[in-house]
Amino acid sequence: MNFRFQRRHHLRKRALFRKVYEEGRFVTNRLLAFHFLANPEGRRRVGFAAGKKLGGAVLRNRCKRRLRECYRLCQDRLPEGMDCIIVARKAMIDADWQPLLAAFQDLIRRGRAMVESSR
RNA sequence: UGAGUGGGAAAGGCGAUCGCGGCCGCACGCAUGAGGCGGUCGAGGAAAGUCCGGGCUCCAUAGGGCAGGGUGCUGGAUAACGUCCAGCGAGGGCGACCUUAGGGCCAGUGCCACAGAAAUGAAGACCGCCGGCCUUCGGGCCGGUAAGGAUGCAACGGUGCGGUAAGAGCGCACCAGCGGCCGGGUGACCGGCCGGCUAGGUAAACCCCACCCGGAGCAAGACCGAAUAGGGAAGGGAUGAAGCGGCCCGCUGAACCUUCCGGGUUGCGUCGCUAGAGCCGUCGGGCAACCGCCGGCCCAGAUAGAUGAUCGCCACCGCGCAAGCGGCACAGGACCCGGCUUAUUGAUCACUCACAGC
RNA sequence: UGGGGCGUCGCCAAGCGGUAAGGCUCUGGACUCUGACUCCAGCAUCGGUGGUUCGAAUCCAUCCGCCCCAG
Repeated sequence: MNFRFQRRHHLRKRALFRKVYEEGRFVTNRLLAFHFLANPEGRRRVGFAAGKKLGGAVLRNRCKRRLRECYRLCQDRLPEGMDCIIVARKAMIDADWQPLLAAFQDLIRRGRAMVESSR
């Protein structure tokens, strides 16, 4: 199994982020929000967001690192050919690792279901 | 033991598995992005706030004047500073020690509300005090007086003695202030003597004086690639466009510039980008800040932005008989340095005061 | 990251060294049979903390919060 997460799979342009937020669909729970939109090239790109509401740079970077780790460990379960954005919500700052991972997998499952039912 | 003052450091450690960024090497591959293996390096004392000062880049090689802004006891340190060091003066504390934008209101101007007789001019008499005159015995008028009362943040030196009708630097002693001389110190200033006999406060009010400051900022600036068509109208231009962001001068100096209408593109691009007022150590100079010689070291360069997750052991703190459980601050480079300020953890050293014991 | 601006009552705001205007809202009262209108009254640690001054919303320093501009 491949646990790597390379730069070319990142979603990086501000315009792309906006496109996913405005045109894509999303699911949420208490810790996270998961936005997604079909990629025209059929590739998968992932972005992570942690707004200023969460706190200073240390906290925001830490949230993004933990989200990247979540994605790294279960990237094969995500729907293929989608641009995805994982947004950290305020409750995530105090969340432990196991509940965070569970919340992440929960969102993926629900997102997948939405994608498959719409096909 | 308790309370307190000041200083210099540190910022948990080791290991395992998966994973991330830069650089170097190797082999593979080459249509292109990339990928594989090994090595090595990989956030802070404040990286923060952006409050100052520089370097660097472009505009003149950064020039002159005005305007504007900053600093403000003295001497030194420094690339420079509003920083630092050593002092002076003035406040505060029993003390260790702390605080201090601290030049000039006899260059000029302004302000000092209310209260008060009067708020700066050698002006001014509300109550009182003293003298004279008058008196209807209640007091009235004239003059002297800033010692007392009253007002105020502040009232024309303060305290004491003498003096006087009552008083007053009117006289004397000490103190404060002013001026002069002498001595010490590089200087701020300190000490002593003499003199006249007294001149409000406010410059973080305008201002004056001394010194300093050209403007922008790495989204500076340079280059490559992709895209398209560089189109139309008006105005200005060697009688000087533009650089130049407040004005004038000066300099450079060209065929462009400004406004409106219409059209079009923008990359996992490259350089700047990290070897520096650099770090560590010995010695020397200096009270110190700091400087110098020699030797050694290379210590982040990302670009949605690299350090995480899980686990084990040992530190430290709290709870508990114990097994164990919980905790372990503030906080993340973005061109780089020197400061300041703010946030914050647990220790440590020196010193001071109080109480008790020897 | 760099540059610039603003904080005065619940809301909009004036004041820029000497007692914090005004409007809307709210509360109480008057008028009315009851409401509305009208009239009267009430409602402020001037973002926080220090400093300068006799005296600070105002001047100075520092911190906090919010907004705007440049990819």
